[in-house]
Amino acid sequence: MSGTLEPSIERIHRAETLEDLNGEILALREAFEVEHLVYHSVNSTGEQYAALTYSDEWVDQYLTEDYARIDPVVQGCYRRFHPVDWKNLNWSGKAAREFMGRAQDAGVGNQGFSVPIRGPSGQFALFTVSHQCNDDEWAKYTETRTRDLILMSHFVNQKALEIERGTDITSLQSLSPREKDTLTMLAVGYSRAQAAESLSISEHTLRVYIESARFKLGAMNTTHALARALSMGLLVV
Amino acid sequence: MSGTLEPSIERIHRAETLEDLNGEILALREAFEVEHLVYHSVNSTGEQYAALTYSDEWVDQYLTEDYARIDPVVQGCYRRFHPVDWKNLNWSGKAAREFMGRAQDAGVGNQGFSVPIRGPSGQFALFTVSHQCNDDEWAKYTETRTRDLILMSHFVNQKALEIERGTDITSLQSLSPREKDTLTMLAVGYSRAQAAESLSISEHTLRVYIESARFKLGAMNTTHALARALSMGLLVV
DNA sequence: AATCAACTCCCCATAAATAGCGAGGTTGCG
DNA sequence: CGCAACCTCGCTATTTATGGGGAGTTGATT
Repeated sequence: MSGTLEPSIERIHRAETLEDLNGEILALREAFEVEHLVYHSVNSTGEQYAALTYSDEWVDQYLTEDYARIDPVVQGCYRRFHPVDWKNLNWSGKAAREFMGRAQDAGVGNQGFSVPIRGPSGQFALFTVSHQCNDDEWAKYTETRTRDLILMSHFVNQKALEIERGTDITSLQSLSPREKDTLTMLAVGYSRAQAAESLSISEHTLRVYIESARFKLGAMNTTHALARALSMGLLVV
Repeated sequence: MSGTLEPSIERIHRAETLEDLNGEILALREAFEVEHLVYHSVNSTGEQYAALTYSDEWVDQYLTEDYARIDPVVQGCYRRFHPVDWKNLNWSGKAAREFMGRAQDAGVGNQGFSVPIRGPSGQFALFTVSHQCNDDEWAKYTETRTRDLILMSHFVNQKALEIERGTDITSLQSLSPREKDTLTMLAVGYSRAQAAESLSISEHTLRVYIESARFKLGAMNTTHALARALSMGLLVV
């Protein structure tokens, strides 16, 4: 089955600019035999990139109304690892149902399947296919295509990241071990005094770490620094 | 090619406990025809789970010496999205080369290939195969097996997450819209006064939200609350 | 109709974090 | 050997956050 994807994967691999990639992603609609296809990425600094086949009106409406806040696809995928059929999301709640109604009016298919993907430094993306058909057809489709969709989402995201930063490797300044220790202590709720005691250093020294971390992260205060470190995934490992 | 993986994927899918999963992961060594295989996961609260075929001595040494801090595989994969051949990592630096020497002594293969995987709430895992062979053989191996490894890493991680939290869906108490707004403002670095102005409410009201969020999250202070909200994935997009 | 959860506003006293000075020792890399 | 980055410690003044009270309005759900 994945044999039919080979040409698409190859072409995506050869893309050099976001425009190239955009075109290749839109072309995937035929490879996957669906009406709509969306790739949407957000990184920890809030930068977004999207390639999608929905109408401009729907995209505008989505953005201006800030639908991401109520869209069960976004909300659900953000907490999931495995791809999900839209039917299995939580559509209870008035806002969600109304949103779905508007999406239908805008031509979004009644069926959908979304693959969450996560990259370094808190990057998060969704790779979605949507279609108009009955439940049985869609169940059959997702069953046979899930692995292809997982792999494709991987390669698309890989290429998007590569283009975005020019290379595969992030050259981010990282935090020193002690800075990480310090932020980790604060992340578990310790006050400065407790954290310092826990690390067996003076509170003043701890403060120096907080400040250097804050400086490195471009943060305005401790809370901000911790938020940035966490969303950039700097405190693990 | 992925046909040969079908039975393994099925068995992993049926695993119900970490012990089951552990056994299935170790059995993957045959499916992938490698000497060593490692799955290692860390979540944002620091909990770890690992299934690996290395010797106990090497694992002990790795942990007690805190080798994760210098291991180029860990450090490199942490910043990458795409799987990586160990040869393409940064082995300059005395500590890294010494580490590799000890790994060789401990029976770790001279070749290795690692797939980084990320899940919700800052979870990070590595799926690694390692082997003893020459560069040409290994190059051929990785070329034909990369996609299988990506897919397998996905399914293993999916199952590990599912077992860890009992289900696929996080049933967490959520924050109210205003509580989310408030924490989001603080996450971007605003002080209370700034956040309140930005949300067009009084600073006192904002404080009420911070406190109710803190209560809901079981946090000891604002920084802690934000850390918990972020690592629980509550401040979505 | 009642109830509950969320949203909004206010005061006061205390605890904690931030900003601004400065200073010395260690480690690793070129 | 020198530079850079890291780790460690101290003092003072000011700003900001926290803890503990209380109170009225919506809106949705039961």
